Amino acid sequence: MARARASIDVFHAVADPTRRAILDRLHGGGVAVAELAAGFEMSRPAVSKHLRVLRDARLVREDKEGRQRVYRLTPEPLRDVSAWIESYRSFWPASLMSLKRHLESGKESSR
Amino acid sequence: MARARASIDVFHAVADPTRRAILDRLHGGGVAVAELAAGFEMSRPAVSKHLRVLRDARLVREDKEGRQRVYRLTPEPLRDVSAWIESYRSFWPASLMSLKRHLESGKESSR
DNA sequence: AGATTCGGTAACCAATTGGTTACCATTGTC
DNA sequence: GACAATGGTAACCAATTGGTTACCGAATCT
Repeated sequence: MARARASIDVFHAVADPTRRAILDRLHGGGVAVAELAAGFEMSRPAVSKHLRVLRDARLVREDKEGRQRVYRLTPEPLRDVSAWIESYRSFWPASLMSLKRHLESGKESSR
Repeated sequence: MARARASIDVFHAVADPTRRAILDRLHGGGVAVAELAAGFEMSRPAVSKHLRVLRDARLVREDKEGRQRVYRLTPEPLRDVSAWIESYRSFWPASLMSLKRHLESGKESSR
Protein backbone atom coordinates (compact mmCIF):
# COMPACT_ATOMS: atom_id res chain seq x y z
CA MET A 1 0.00 0.00 0.00
CA ALA A 2 2.96 2.24 0.54
CA ARG A 3 3.65 3.41 -3.02
CA ALA A 4 0.22 3.45 -4.60
CA ARG A 5 0.49 2.17 -8.19
CA ALA A 6 3.93 0.72 -7.64
CA SER A 7 3.16 -2.27 -9.80
CA ILE A 8 1.84 -1.81 -13.32
CA ASP A 9 0.68 -5.41 -13.32
CA VAL A 10 2.70 -7.89 -11.36
CA PHE A 11 0.20 -10.70 -11.84
CA HIS A 12 0.38 -10.30 -15.57
CA ALA A 13 4.17 -10.02 -15.58
CA VAL A 14 4.50 -13.21 -13.63
CA ALA A 15 1.94 -15.14 -15.65
CA ASP A 16 4.36 -15.89 -18.47
CA PRO A 17 6.63 -18.92 -17.97
CA THR A 18 9.52 -17.28 -19.83
CA ARG A 19 9.35 -14.28 -17.55
CA ARG A 20 9.31 -16.47 -14.48
CA ALA A 21 12.33 -18.30 -15.90
CA ILE A 22 14.08 -14.97 -16.33
CA LEU A 23 13.39 -14.04 -12.74
CA ASP A 24 14.58 -17.44 -11.62
CA ARG A 25 17.73 -16.98 -13.66
CA LEU A 26 18.33 -13.62 -12.00
CA HIS A 27 18.04 -15.23 -8.63
CA GLY A 28 21.77 -15.84 -8.48
CA GLY A 29 22.66 -12.20 -9.14
CA GLY A 30 22.83 -9.61 -11.91
CA VAL A 31 23.03 -10.86 -15.51
CA ALA A 32 23.60 -8.92 -18.74
CA VAL A 33 21.04 -9.18 -21.53
CA ALA A 34 23.20 -11.11 -23.97
CA GLU A 35 24.05 -13.72 -21.38
CA LEU A 36 20.43 -13.91 -20.32
CA ALA A 37 19.17 -14.30 -23.87
CA ALA A 38 21.71 -17.04 -24.54
CA GLY A 39 19.86 -19.19 -22.04
CA PHE A 40 16.62 -19.13 -24.02
CA GLU A 41 15.51 -20.48 -27.38
CA MET A 42 14.01 -17.23 -28.54
CA SER A 43 15.71 -14.22 -30.09
CA ARG A 44 17.37 -11.47 -28.12
CA PRO A 45 14.68 -8.86 -28.88
CA ALA A 46 12.05 -11.26 -27.58
CA VAL A 47 13.91 -11.45 -24.30
CA SER A 48 14.20 -7.67 -24.35
CA LYS A 49 10.44 -7.37 -24.56
CA HIS A 50 10.00 -9.69 -21.62
CA LEU A 51 12.51 -7.63 -19.71
CA ARG A 52 10.48 -4.55 -20.46
CA VAL A 53 7.38 -6.09 -18.97
CA LEU A 54 9.35 -7.10 -15.91
CA ARG A 55 10.81 -3.61 -15.67
CA ASP A 56 7.38 -2.01 -15.95
CA ALA A 57 6.21 -4.26 -13.15
CA ARG A 58 9.22 -3.12 -11.11
CA LEU A 59 10.32 -6.72 -10.73
CA VAL A 60 13.78 -6.07 -12.14
CA ARG A 61 16.18 -3.15 -12.25
CA GLU A 62 18.42 -2.23 -15.15
CA ASP A 63 21.98 -1.10 -14.36
CA LYS A 64 24.02 0.25 -17.21
CA GLU A 65 27.52 -1.08 -16.86
CA GLY A 66 29.71 -0.05 -19.74
CA ARG A 67 27.84 -1.04 -22.83
CA GLN A 68 26.00 -3.82 -21.13
CA ARG A 69 22.74 -3.63 -19.25
CA VAL A 70 22.86 -5.74 -16.15
CA TYR A 71 19.50 -6.82 -14.84
CA ARG A 72 18.93 -7.48 -11.18
CA LEU A 73 15.99 -8.71 -9.15
CA THR A 74 13.81 -6.24 -7.28
CA PRO A 75 10.99 -8.60 -6.37
CA GLU A 76 9.28 -6.40 -3.81
CA PRO A 77 6.14 -6.19 -5.98
CA LEU A 78 5.71 -9.92 -5.46
CA ARG A 79 4.59 -8.91 -2.01
CA ASP A 80 1.30 -7.83 -3.60
CA VAL A 81 0.80 -11.30 -5.04
CA SER A 82 1.82 -12.91 -1.81
CA ALA A 83 -0.55 -10.69 0.15
CA TRP A 84 -3.42 -11.59 -2.14
CA ILE A 85 -2.75 -15.28 -1.78
CA GLU A 86 -2.46 -14.86 1.94
CA SER A 87 -6.23 -14.63 2.32
CA TYR A 88 -6.59 -18.08 0.78
CA ARG A 89 -4.07 -19.73 3.07
CA SER A 90 -6.76 -20.79 5.50
CA PHE A 91 -7.85 -23.35 2.93
CA TRP A 92 -4.70 -25.43 3.20
CA PRO A 93 -3.73 -25.38 6.87
CA ALA A 94 -1.14 -28.11 6.48
CA SER A 95 1.07 -25.78 4.53
CA LEU A 96 0.73 -23.22 7.27
CA MET A 97 2.52 -25.56 9.62
CA SER A 98 5.38 -26.31 7.30
CA LEU A 99 5.86 -22.64 6.52
CA LYS A 100 5.86 -21.84 10.20
CA ARG A 101 8.44 -24.52 10.76
CA HIS A 102 10.45 -23.13 7.89
CA LEU A 103 10.44 -19.70 9.47
CA GLU A 104 11.17 -21.15 12.87
CA SER A 105 14.23 -22.99 11.61
CA GLY A 106 15.54 -19.70 10.32
CA LYS A 107 15.07 -17.85 13.58
CA GLU A 108 15.39 -20.76 16.01
CA SER A 109 14.15 -19.44 19.35
CA SER A 110 11.71 -16.58 19.18
CA ARG A 111 8.19 -16.91 20.69
CA MET B 1 4.63 -31.76 -6.49
CA ALA B 2 2.20 -34.39 -5.34
CA ARG B 3 -0.24 -34.58 -8.26
CA ALA B 4 1.98 -33.92 -11.25
CA ARG B 5 0.10 -31.67 -13.66
CA ALA B 6 -2.54 -30.76 -11.11
CA SER B 7 -2.70 -27.20 -12.34
CA ILE B 8 -3.18 -26.48 -16.04
CA ASP B 9 -1.88 -22.99 -15.49
CA VAL B 10 -2.56 -21.35 -12.17
CA PHE B 11 -0.38 -18.35 -12.92
CA HIS B 12 -2.32 -17.65 -16.07
CA ALA B 13 -5.67 -18.20 -14.39
CA VAL B 14 -4.82 -15.75 -11.67
CA ALA B 15 -3.36 -13.14 -14.00
CA ASP B 16 -6.76 -11.79 -15.00
CA PRO B 17 -8.30 -9.21 -12.65
CA THR B 18 -11.83 -10.44 -13.32
CA ARG B 19 -10.85 -13.97 -12.39
CA ARG B 20 -9.22 -12.76 -9.20
CA ALA B 21 -12.40 -10.82 -8.46
CA ILE B 22 -14.39 -14.01 -8.96
CA LEU B 23 -12.17 -15.88 -6.55
CA ASP B 24 -12.46 -13.05 -4.05
CA ARG B 25 -16.21 -13.13 -4.43
CA LEU B 26 -16.23 -16.85 -3.75
CA HIS B 27 -14.28 -16.27 -0.60
CA GLY B 28 -17.45 -16.03 1.46
CA GLY B 29 -18.81 -19.37 0.25
CA GLY B 30 -20.43 -21.03 -2.74
CA VAL B 31 -22.19 -18.83 -5.28
CA ALA B 32 -24.35 -19.77 -8.27
CA VAL B 33 -23.38 -18.55 -11.72
CA ALA B 34 -26.30 -16.15 -12.20
CA GLU B 35 -25.63 -14.44 -8.90
CA LEU B 36 -21.94 -14.31 -9.63
CA ALA B 37 -22.44 -12.83 -13.07
CA ALA B 38 -24.78 -10.20 -11.68
CA GLY B 39 -21.83 -8.73 -9.83
CA PHE B 40 -19.92 -7.98 -13.02
CA GLU B 41 -20.39 -5.62 -15.93
CA MET B 42 -19.85 -8.30 -18.55
CA SER B 43 -22.30 -10.83 -19.94
CA ARG B 44 -23.04 -14.14 -18.31
CA PRO B 45 -21.21 -16.22 -20.94
CA ALA B 46 -18.12 -14.11 -20.39
CA VAL B 47 -18.21 -15.03 -16.72
CA SER B 48 -18.79 -18.64 -17.73
CA LYS B 49 -15.59 -18.59 -19.73
CA HIS B 50 -13.66 -17.21 -16.82
CA LEU B 51 -15.14 -19.90 -14.63
CA ARG B 52 -13.93 -22.47 -17.12
CA VAL B 53 -10.38 -21.21 -16.87
CA LEU B 54 -10.60 -21.27 -13.10
CA ARG B 55 -12.05 -24.78 -13.24
CA ASP B 56 -9.26 -25.97 -15.53
CA ALA B 57 -6.77 -24.56 -13.09
CA ARG B 58 -8.57 -26.45 -10.32
CA LEU B 59 -9.07 -23.22 -8.43
CA VAL B 60 -12.83 -23.70 -8.19
CA ARG B 61 -15.21 -26.61 -8.02
CA GLU B 62 -18.63 -26.82 -9.65
CA ASP B 63 -21.45 -28.38 -7.66
CA LYS B 64 -24.70 -29.00 -9.46
CA GLU B 65 -27.53 -28.11 -7.12
CA GLY B 66 -30.87 -28.40 -8.79
CA ARG B 67 -30.63 -26.41 -11.96
CA GLN B 68 -27.97 -24.14 -10.60
CA ARG B 69 -24.26 -24.63 -10.62
CA VAL B 70 -22.74 -23.49 -7.37
CA TYR B 71 -19.09 -22.60 -7.55
CA ARG B 72 -16.80 -22.99 -4.58
CA LEU B 73 -13.19 -22.19 -3.88
CA THR B 74 -10.58 -24.95 -4.07
CA PRO B 75 -7.52 -22.73 -3.92
CA GLU B 76 -4.94 -25.44 -3.23
CA PRO B 77 -3.21 -24.79 -6.57
CA LEU B 78 -2.32 -21.35 -5.25
CA ARG B 79 0.20 -23.22 -3.19
CA ASP B 80 2.28 -23.55 -6.36
CA VAL B 81 2.31 -19.79 -6.78
CA SER B 82 3.02 -19.28 -3.13
CA ALA B 83 5.86 -21.78 -3.25
CA TRP B 84 7.41 -20.06 -6.23
CA ILE B 85 7.26 -16.67 -4.55
CA GLU B 86 8.71 -18.17 -1.42
CA SER B 87 12.19 -18.24 -2.92
CA TYR B 88 12.06 -14.48 -3.39
CA ARG B 89 11.04 -13.75 0.19
CA SER B 90 14.64 -13.31 1.26
CA PHE B 91 14.60 -10.02 -0.63
CA TRP B 92 12.10 -8.40 1.73
CA PRO B 93 12.95 -9.73 5.18
CA ALA B 94 10.67 -7.29 6.98
CA SER B 95 7.66 -9.13 5.64
CA LEU B 96 9.05 -12.38 6.96
CA MET B 97 8.70 -11.12 10.47
CA SER B 98 5.17 -9.88 10.08
CA LEU B 99 4.10 -13.13 8.46
CA LYS B 100 5.65 -15.08 11.26
CA ARG B 101 3.82 -12.93 13.76
CA HIS B 102 0.65 -13.46 11.80
CA LEU B 103 1.09 -17.22 11.97
CA GLU B 104 2.00 -17.07 15.61
CA SER B 105 -1.13 -15.16 16.52
CA GLY B 106 -3.23 -17.74 14.74
CA LYS B 107 -1.76 -20.78 16.44
CA GLU B 108 -0.66 -19.17 19.71
CA SER B 109 1.19 -21.97 21.47
CA SER B 110 2.66 -24.66 19.29
CA ARG B 111 5.30 -27.00 20.72
C1' DA C 1 -46.39 -32.14 -21.88
C1' DG C 2 -45.19 -27.32 -22.26
C1' DA C 3 -42.95 -23.31 -20.58
C1' DT C 4 -39.25 -21.29 -17.96
C1' DT C 5 -34.91 -20.85 -15.80
C1' DC C 6 -30.03 -21.80 -15.47
C1' DG C 7 -25.78 -22.01 -17.56
C1' DG C 8 -22.39 -24.19 -20.82
C1' DT C 9 -20.71 -23.92 -25.62
C1' DA C 10 -20.20 -22.44 -30.50
C1' DA C 11 -19.20 -18.92 -33.73
C1' DC C 12 -17.45 -14.78 -34.32
C1' DC C 13 -14.71 -10.37 -33.56
C1' DA C 14 -11.37 -6.81 -31.94
C1' DA C 15 -7.50 -6.23 -29.07
C1' DT C 16 -3.47 -8.10 -27.01
C1' DT C 17 0.53 -11.22 -26.84
C1' DG C 18 4.73 -13.28 -27.99
C1' DG C 19 7.59 -13.99 -31.48
C1' DT C 20 10.31 -12.50 -35.74
C1' DT C 21 13.61 -9.35 -38.65
C1' DA C 22 15.42 -4.76 -39.52
C1' DC C 23 17.24 -0.69 -37.76
C1' DC C 24 19.42 2.54 -34.63
C1' DA C 25 21.80 4.73 -30.57
C1' DT C 26 25.40 4.18 -27.38
C1' DT C 27 29.73 2.56 -25.61
C1' DG C 28 34.25 0.51 -26.05
C1' DT C 29 38.40 -0.68 -28.98
C1' DC C 30 41.72 -0.13 -32.64
C1' DG D 1 37.61 8.53 -36.50
C1' DA D 2 36.24 3.95 -37.91
C1' DC D 3 34.46 -0.29 -36.44
C1' DA D 4 32.50 -3.77 -33.42
C1' DA D 5 29.54 -5.02 -29.62
C1' DT D 6 25.45 -4.42 -26.87
C1' DG D 7 20.72 -3.99 -26.53
C1' DG D 8 16.34 -1.19 -27.04
C1' DT D 9 12.61 -0.25 -30.32
C1' DA D 10 9.76 -0.30 -34.60
C1' DA D 11 7.15 -2.80 -37.85
C1' DC D 12 5.06 -6.74 -38.75
C1' DC D 13 2.70 -11.37 -38.10
C1' DA D 14 0.23 -15.50 -36.21
C1' DA D 15 -1.92 -17.14 -32.19
C1' DT D 16 -4.41 -16.23 -28.03
C1' DT D 17 -7.61 -13.55 -25.15
C1' DG D 18 -11.71 -11.57 -23.58
C1' DG D 19 -15.78 -10.09 -24.98
C1' DT D 20 -20.26 -10.50 -27.70
C1' DT D 21 -24.77 -12.88 -29.49
C1' DA D 22 -27.13 -17.14 -30.69
C1' DC D 23 -28.23 -21.65 -29.50
C1' DC D 24 -29.08 -25.73 -26.84
C1' DG D 25 -29.53 -29.23 -23.03
C1' DA D 26 -31.03 -30.13 -18.40
C1' DA D 27 -33.83 -29.31 -14.40
C1' DT D 28 -38.10 -27.15 -12.24
C1' DC D 29 -42.80 -25.73 -12.23
C1' DT D 30 -47.54 -25.57 -13.67
